[in-house]
Amino acid sequence: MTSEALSKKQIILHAAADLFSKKGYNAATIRDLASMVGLEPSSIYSHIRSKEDLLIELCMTCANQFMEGINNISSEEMSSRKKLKALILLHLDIAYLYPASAIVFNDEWRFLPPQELQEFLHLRKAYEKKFKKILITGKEEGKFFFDHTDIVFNIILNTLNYTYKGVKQYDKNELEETLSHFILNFLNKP
Amino acid sequence: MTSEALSKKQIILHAAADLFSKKGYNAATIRDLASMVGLEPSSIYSHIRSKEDLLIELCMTCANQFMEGINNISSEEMSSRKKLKALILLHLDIAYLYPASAIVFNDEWRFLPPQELQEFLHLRKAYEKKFKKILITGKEEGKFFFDHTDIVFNIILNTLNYTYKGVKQYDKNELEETLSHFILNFLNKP
DNA sequence: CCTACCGATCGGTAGG
DNA sequence: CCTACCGATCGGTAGG
Repeated sequence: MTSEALSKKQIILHAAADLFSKKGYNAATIRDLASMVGLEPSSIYSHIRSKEDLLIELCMTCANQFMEGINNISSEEMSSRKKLKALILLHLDIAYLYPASAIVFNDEWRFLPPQELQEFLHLRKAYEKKFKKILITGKEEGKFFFDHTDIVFNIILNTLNYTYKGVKQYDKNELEETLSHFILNFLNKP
Repeated sequence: MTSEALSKKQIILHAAADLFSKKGYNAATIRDLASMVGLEPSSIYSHIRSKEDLLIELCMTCANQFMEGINNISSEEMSSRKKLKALILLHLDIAYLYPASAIVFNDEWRFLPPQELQEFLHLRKAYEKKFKKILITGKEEGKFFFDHTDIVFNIILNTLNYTYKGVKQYDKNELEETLSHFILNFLNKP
C-alpha cells in the first residue's frame, strides 16, 4: 500500500463522514460517495472493502478517542470537579475537531454489523462506567449533590453528546462556559 | 372508509412507529411492516398510500401535539417558572404516551419529502419561538438568569427531547423531578 | 481506475 | 386481501 493509496482512503473516509452525517448511513449510497471524491462507483472498492467498513472505521476511531481521553482523565490527580470539566472539554474537542465523524459516531452506530456493534457497546459501557465513577466519587467527597445517579448521568452525557449537532454555529468558548455552568450548577448543593 | 379500515390503519401506524423507531425509516421495509401486522406486503397498500405517508403522519401528528401544547401554555396566566415546568411536563407526557412516535418525530423527520419537510420546519420554528419567548420573558422579569440565549435554549430543548429515548427505564415522576431540578437550577441566579 | 454487469431487494401496481 | 410481478436502485464483482 503506497502513501498515495493511504491518502486517497483518508479522502474517502472524510467524504463518508460528511455524507453519512448528512443523509444517514442507510440513505447514503456508494454512488453518492464516488461522485463526492470524483471516482466511478466501482473504483471506490480499490480503496475500501465495503460500505460497512467505512461505518466501522468512523465509529470505532471516534469511540477509541473517547476511551483514550477518559483514561487519561481518570488516571490523573485532579479534583472531581476538574475531572468533570476535563470531560466536558473532551467532548467539545472531538466535536470541533471531527464534526462529521462525531455525528456518525453518535447517530449511526446502531447500523454497525453484529460483531462490531457488540464491540462498540462494550466500549460505551466501559466509558459510561468511568464517567459515572467520577460523578459518584465527587458525590462521596461532598462536592456533587444528586439523587437518581442513572438519570443524572444520562442527562449530562446527552447534553455533551448534543453539542455535535449544533457545534459550528456557536463559539467554542461560549459553549464550554455555558455547558460547565449548566452541568456544575446541576450538581450543586440543593 | 369503514371503521374496520380505520382501525386497521391505526394498527399499521402503530406498528410503523415501532418499526421506524427501532430500525430507522430508511432501513425499515414494507415487508417488515407487513409481517408485523400479519399481512402480505402488497396488502399494506389497501390501507396506506405509501411508506412516506406513514412517516408524514407520524411526524406531523406529533408536531401538532407539541404546537397545541405550547399554545395552551403560552396563552395561560402563569408565572414563567410555571410555564417552563408545564413545558417539561408536555415533553414528558408525549414521551410516555407515544414512546415510539416521539422517537420517529425526533430522529426521522429529516427523511420527510420536501413539501412536508418545509411544513415541519415551519412548525418547529414556531415552537422554538414560543419556547424562547417564555425563557426571555422570565429573564426580563428577573426570574431567570442566563446569557447566550440560543445556547441555553438549545441545551434545554435537547435535554427534554432526550427523554424520548430512555423513557421506559425511568419512573416518570423521578424523571420530571430531576429534569426540573436540572433546568431550573441552570437558570438560577449565578 | 474504468466499462460492463449482476443478483438481491426495494416500494409499489395489476388484476382478481 | 392475495398472487404475481415490475422497474429502479442498491452494494459489489469481473476483467482489463
